[in-house]
Amino acid sequence: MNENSRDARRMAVRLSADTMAEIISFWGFKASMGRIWTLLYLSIEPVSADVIAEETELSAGMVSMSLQELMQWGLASRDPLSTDRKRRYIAETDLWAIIRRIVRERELRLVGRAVERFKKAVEVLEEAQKKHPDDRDVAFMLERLRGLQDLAQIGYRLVENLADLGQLSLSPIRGALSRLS
Amino acid sequence: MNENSRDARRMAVRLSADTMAEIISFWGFKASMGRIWTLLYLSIEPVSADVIAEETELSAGMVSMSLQELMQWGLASRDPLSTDRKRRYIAETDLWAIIRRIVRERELRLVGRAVERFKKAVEVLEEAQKKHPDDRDVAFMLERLRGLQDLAQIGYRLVENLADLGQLSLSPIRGALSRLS
DNA sequence: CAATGTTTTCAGAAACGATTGAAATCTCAA
DNA sequence: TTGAGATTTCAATCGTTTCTGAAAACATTG
Repeated sequence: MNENSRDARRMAVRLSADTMAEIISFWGFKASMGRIWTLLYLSIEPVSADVIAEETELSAGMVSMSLQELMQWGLASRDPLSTDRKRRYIAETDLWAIIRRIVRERELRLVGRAVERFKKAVEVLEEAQKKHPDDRDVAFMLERLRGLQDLAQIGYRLVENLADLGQLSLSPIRGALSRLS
Repeated sequence: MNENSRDARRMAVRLSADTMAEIISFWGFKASMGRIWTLLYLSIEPVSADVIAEETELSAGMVSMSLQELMQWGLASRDPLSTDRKRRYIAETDLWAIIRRIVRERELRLVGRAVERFKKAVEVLEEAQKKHPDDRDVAFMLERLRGLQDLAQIGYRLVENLADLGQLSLSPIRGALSRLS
């Protein structure tokens, strides 16, 4: 009968790509980036843009833009070997490195800005407290605000540690992640 | 001069509410929920819907819907004391409990579904491998797919542990969080 | 340096989620 | 029980983000 395995592979790619798309878009990336990365990750050979477009049912334009964004995040790269006219792409497989970079460049920035702004809000209120030392509303708000500030700082340190490979008993995870490539 | 502290408080609330809105919408909640929760959290007295609408510049409808969603997540509740015609609302302050609940009810579901679906994809391919035992593409894809499955499972356990108060040296964090209320 | 095929860019279309506004419903004090 | 105010609901609107399609730019080969 000699039918080949294409259909099963297509099915498996579609299932995983959709799953990955959901996870990745929860983390604020575009779903199409997740789909494309997954396709690359599951392909034994580098894949060209037109094949990506066909398999993911995205337009050539979207594929081009998504690939660039994936490459900017270090999640994919051009296959240096393919000397062909067509460019072919491969997925970055070191997931631990990926996670680390994303956490550092995005979450850390986000939380860092939050820390700054809570600090600013505290300052505003402290200023007001000088003028109105007995204002209960101000005192209460200041106390709560300091709480939020602490929380943001804890979050920052947590993310920072995660980014710098973590303290927090993450080594078994790292091991498992590195086994993935 | 006897001017009061309203302006400074408004300013501080706005700053913090915007900050919180940004963080919370990164986590997939609506920004307006973050604003409202922050206003409640920083107010010494329970706050009525019309005041919320005024301070946050949201419509009455949005305030109503957001409050319901906040209450569904246990992030706010009606003030049981106010016997007034107007209902007044207060913020849940036990941030650790909040985080735990959200992680358990949302992230755990999300990651759990991912685990299921990767498993399904692996099954599809294993089926194909029976028919085509020597297909290199299938073998390769299956290997990678198992990697993703492992990753999802690690993620699941991580989230699960976090939800059940964590193992992972989280106790200092918990302490700090509990000091916030 | 053409000719051909590939990739990028970008204006606008489509899809999606958040928000409004107003009608419907509910609540409670009189 | 009724009326006035408070709250909820939901269709329509608004704003954002994603995506397409086609033109422009680019690269490779003869």
